[in-house]
Amino acid sequence: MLCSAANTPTRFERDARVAVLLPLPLAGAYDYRVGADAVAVGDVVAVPLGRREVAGVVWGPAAGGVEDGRLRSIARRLDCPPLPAATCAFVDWVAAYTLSPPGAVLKMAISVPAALDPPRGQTACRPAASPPSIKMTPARARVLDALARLPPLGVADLAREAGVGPAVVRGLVAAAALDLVELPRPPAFPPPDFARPGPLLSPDQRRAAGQLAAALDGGFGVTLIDGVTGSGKTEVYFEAVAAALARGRQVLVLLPEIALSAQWLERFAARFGPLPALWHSEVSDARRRETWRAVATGEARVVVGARSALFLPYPELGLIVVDEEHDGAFKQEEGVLYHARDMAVVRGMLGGFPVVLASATPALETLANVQAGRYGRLHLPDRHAGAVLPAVAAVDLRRTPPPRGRWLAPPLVGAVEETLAAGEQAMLFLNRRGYAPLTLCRRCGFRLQCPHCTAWLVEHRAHGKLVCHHCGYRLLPPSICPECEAEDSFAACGPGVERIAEEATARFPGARLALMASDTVAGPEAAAAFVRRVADGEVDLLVGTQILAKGYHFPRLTLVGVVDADLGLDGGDLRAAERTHQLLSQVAGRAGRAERPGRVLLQTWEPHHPVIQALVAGDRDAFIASEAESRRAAGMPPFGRLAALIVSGPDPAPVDEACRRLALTAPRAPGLDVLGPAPAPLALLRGRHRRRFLVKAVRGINLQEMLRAWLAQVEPPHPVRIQVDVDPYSFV
DNA sequence: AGCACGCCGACT
DNA sequence: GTCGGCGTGCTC
Repeated sequence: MLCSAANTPTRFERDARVAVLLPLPLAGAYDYRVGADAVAVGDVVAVPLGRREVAGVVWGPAAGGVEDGRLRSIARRLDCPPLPAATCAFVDWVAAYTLSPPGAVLKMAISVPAALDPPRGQTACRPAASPPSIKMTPARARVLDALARLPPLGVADLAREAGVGPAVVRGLVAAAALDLVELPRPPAFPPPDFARPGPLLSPDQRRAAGQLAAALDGGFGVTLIDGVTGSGKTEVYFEAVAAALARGRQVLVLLPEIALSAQWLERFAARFGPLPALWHSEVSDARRRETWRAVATGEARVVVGARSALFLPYPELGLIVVDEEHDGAFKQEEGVLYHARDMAVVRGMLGGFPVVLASATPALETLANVQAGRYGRLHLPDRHAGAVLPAVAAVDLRRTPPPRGRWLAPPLVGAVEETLAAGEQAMLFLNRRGYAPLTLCRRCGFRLQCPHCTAWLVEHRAHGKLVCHHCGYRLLPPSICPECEAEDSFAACGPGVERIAEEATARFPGARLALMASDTVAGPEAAAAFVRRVADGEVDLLVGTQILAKGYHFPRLTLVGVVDADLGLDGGDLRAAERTHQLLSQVAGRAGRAERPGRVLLQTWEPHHPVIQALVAGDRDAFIASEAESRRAAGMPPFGRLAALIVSGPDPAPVDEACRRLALTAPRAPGLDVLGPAPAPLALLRGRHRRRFLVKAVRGINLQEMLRAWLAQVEPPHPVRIQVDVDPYSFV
């Protein structure tokens, strides 16, 4: 199923048999006969399928095995740039690695069907070359007069300019006094100006930028920019972006939660002038279509996007930057399960160009690759422009607990008061949306649970609803307990950010408070406005979830209080400690980014936990080393490989039956462990009962081949699904 | 993914 | 008696 293997033809004439990959979750490509249009590998074609017509991509010579009678002909070749060979190879690679149907991966690459047809250019009116004699009226004269002094305009625009109704213009067109011409579309993606002088870099930054730019000449290679928060990593990789652009290559920058990075875009515009092409879920359909095509034609030189931007059809891609490479948002958890950071490395390998990873808290996997010599590393140990890293201290909740029913301990309250009194900004961080994570009946102890998931309903006072954070189920708070029928007996248990905001409002009455969580800021504009208000000093006290941890620069913020530093440490997740360390480091990094030094207070019940100790000591490397050691001892990633099988269905019995059969046929080999089946951590999710197998393998075992052989033996009964997650990230 | 076919409940 | 619900299966 290779897109273009050596010695196989890549061009096919009429009546030849070719494989066409369709953007559907089918087992493989379908064979078709070449019609009137000759086609080449990578060409986008329309083919008949059943009683409809779908777009697909010519993938190579036909696999055979389909009798002539069933073979149908390609309807036509679409007027669309072909899918680049590297993109085709990438689709195959990702499909094989993730055990997904190749068509499901192709669907991500041709995700905008409308883009496969050429854009309809704007039609404009211009005076006829040989104007016929027509009945002249004052309105008609105004139109002709307007056109004499203006460039060709669309009907509506021309009518407005001439101060007449559109019917007048249409009448002139009908009378052949005006010609309709197709206007060439103005470039929607002006090229970034890479020749503009960049900002003044520190010696560290300059050295790192020079090394990155040099790496661009060496073909494929991966470099980690490992720099503390505020060290200016972005400016460093901007130099690599400029160098790649100067070489005539396209550049992709992957960001987590792109929609919320208005500050990043401002920095890009400051460095390069025009904005890059944006690719994320909030981009409108029309804009997606335009962008897909601009990438395919090479018009768009820089794309900034979320993980799905990896699959765009870049003909000249020459650099990928993965910023905040440690971020869990790079793992796609639905459909094709892939990790965008790892697949970016694969894309670089297939395209023969360098990949840059950047983070202040690199993933353990990435650091292990550096240690093994597979990745290079550029270190930025200091903050830019003389700013110093914040001082981190633990607040021991066992010794100085908050009063009953409150969540801010006296030391943190005092620190906030001092900060506000000094005219500086403070942030209270709690990674938990809503008002309270659990609601229970004071009389009988009944807990409000989601009917579709193994999860409590979270109270959101802002919307006056109880919400399931896994499936979105909503419930109006009941006034009568469904269990004991007590009236108004429900009590909120534990804090969410809304409750912290409530407490802070009462505690710091003079402070102008702002709450930020993914459900309180609706969309990118709201987020940008929020950030601007904070940066402009219109806010004294910020309260928010991890959305606040992401790369923002708030120069006046000098205190960060983490309300519950232990949150996320339990749960037995492989990455719990690593993730908590990363998140808290990132939040801590919001403090003291300008001339005033920052401080960070971590409220904890376990001040001696290695994660808390590492944060207080500022010793990331020691923490990573000990974390790596325990993973190595357990044979866990990155020292061993992991795959999860999630078996799910609406009824538990058939799910268990499928699990029994999987257990019976489970592969046995040295260096291979199959654990399970066990109820998945969310045993019920969106109305599906879930069981999980974990496959642990030493490096060197062909995990995919083994999984394929195993799954080939078990055909689950219909509503039951087996989902394979190679390199699972989250264990929920 | 669509779009059929197919087999059971409420209606003109 | 039909209209239509969505379970199941196929599409080169």
